[in-house]
Amino acid sequence: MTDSSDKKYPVPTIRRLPSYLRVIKALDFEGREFVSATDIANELGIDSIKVRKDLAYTEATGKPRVGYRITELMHGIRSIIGWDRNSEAILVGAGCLGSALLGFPGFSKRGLNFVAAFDADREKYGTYVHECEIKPIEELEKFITERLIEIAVLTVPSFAAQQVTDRLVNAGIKGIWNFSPVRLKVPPSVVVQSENLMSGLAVFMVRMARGAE
Amino acid sequence: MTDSSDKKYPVPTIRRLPSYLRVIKALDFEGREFVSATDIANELGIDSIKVRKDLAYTEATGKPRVGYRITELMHGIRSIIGWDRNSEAILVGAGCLGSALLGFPGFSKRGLNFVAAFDADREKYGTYVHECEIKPIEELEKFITERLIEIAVLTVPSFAAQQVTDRLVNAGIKGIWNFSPVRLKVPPSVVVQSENLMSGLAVFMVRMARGAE
DNA sequence: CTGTAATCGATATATTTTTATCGATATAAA
DNA sequence: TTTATATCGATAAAAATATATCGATTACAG
Ligand SMILES: NC(=O)c1ccc[n+]([C@@H]2O[C@H](COP(=O)([O-])OP(=O)(O)OC[C@H]3O[C@@H](n4cnc5c(N)ncnc54)[C@H](O)[C@@H]3O)[C@@H](O)[C@H]2O)c1
Ligand SMILES: NC(=O)c1ccc[n+]([C@@H]2O[C@H](COP(=O)([O-])OP(=O)(O)OC[C@H]3O[C@@H](n4cnc5c(N)ncnc54)[C@H](O)[C@@H]3O)[C@@H](O)[C@H]2O)c1
Repeated sequence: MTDSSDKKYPVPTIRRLPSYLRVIKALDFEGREFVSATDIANELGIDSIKVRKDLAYTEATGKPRVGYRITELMHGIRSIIGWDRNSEAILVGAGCLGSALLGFPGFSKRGLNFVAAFDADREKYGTYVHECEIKPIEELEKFITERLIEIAVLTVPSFAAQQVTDRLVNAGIKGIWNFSPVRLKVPPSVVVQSENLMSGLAVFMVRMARGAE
Repeated sequence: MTDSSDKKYPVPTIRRLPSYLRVIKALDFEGREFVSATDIANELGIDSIKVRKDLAYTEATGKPRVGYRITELMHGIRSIIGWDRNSEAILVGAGCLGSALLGFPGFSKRGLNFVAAFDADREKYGTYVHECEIKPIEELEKFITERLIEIAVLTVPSFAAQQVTDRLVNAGIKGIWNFSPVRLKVPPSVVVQSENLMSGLAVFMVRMARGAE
């Protein structure tokens, strides 16, 4: 129902927007008022035409010879990637990786706020990881339904991933950010975004092998 | 000088290979001897033609109606992405994320072995994170040159990333797996592979906004 | 005031990646 | 043995993405 919810943004563009935002935020901090696509491209080592095309998806409009007004551009980018809104999220699996994510301030800065974490390990119940309480997994459904949580971050071991997912979906979760290397089966209405670190490692190793010959 | 080092693999293909490997490893464990591109595609929910094209980059060759011999395919994939060889690596910045990576057994299983970690925090010197000793950052260069380390994983705060990178490059590091949201400046001979979690978050939020309208 | 250069925005081209088509082949059933 | 079918491997088409071109516009220098 909002102005821009039916637009379709290319995934590669979406993936680049956060780095543009980082660059122009730094310039804003320095007191700069305008930024050109060339400026951003140079800073990131990519093509300026690509940047300009990406920025065309925002509401921001640039002036020749000057560039885009930074405040306008920041707003435009944040609006597309949803970083101007706040969401409550829970994390399931407060182990090594889960704890790292809980402690990362970058998420709440971008509107993703962890309001609770859940784990199957009794010894963690009631403890806090970076100001987020670890609750028993038994309380998962109750918490989600009572607080109307829509987003879950999943950092449980692979063997537990699908089982936890089923419970999340059943309780009404609408989106799962999945860090386990498992293809989760969910109904079509539920969004699953999977991060697979091993893809990155694979690309890294191939590039190393090429570069080192 | 080896057989396959001058071949060029598409990055999207490389990124998919680890998930193929995971699927066929599971089948191998179940005692299966052959696997078809269709099997893998169904398991991952992607197109079988894409899988077959990807697999064509491996040395493995399939038989109509039967598929590929799993042992052959595993070897072929591992060979491309370098998971049949062992490398020693160091990690710099043993904080939240760094500690999670140090404790993740998936890396050594794929041939990436952390032999030491370095940090600027005195209190961590001499402690161990998952059997990996945290050493003073002052010893960085000495360790790299003496042990001929070529790979570094970078998990320091953003403000320290470039400075640490310069030291790594100076000491002879050939590849940096970078988890900080910073574009690292390195000589052309050094490979930098950057993981930007925020890209994933952005895509996730956009998809949520689309799906939830 | 005029010319120059940077940059936008739109359009066009090139490249990469995905998806489709099709003949060949191996297996299993008839 | 013959026939039906799943699958491979190669080639072709389509879609997505990246890069190039170009006129219009604006700031700035002369
Ligand atoms: N650690 C890393 O660097 C890393 C990197 C990439 C991917 N991953 C993936 O992230 C996931 C977690 O990795 P980790 O290293 O944090 O593992 P971990 O064992 O440290 O943490 C898993 C946590 O989940 C909890 N848990 C187990 N079963 C549960 C259940 N049914 N319900 C709720 N909680 C449960 C455990 O008690 C534990 O605290 C794994 O799937 C792993 O493959 C981890
Ligand atoms: N924690 C996450 O979930 C997460 C997610 C995405 C990206 N990142 C990025 O990963 C990096 C690390 O994040 P973190 O959460 O682990 O931070 P952290 O503060 O927990 O860890 C950073 C570590 O680096 C050490 N350090 C600082 N300066 C150093 C130097 N000059 N030399 C050596 N060591 C130094 C610190 O002592 C600390 O132990 C950051 O760039 C962050 O943006 C983290």
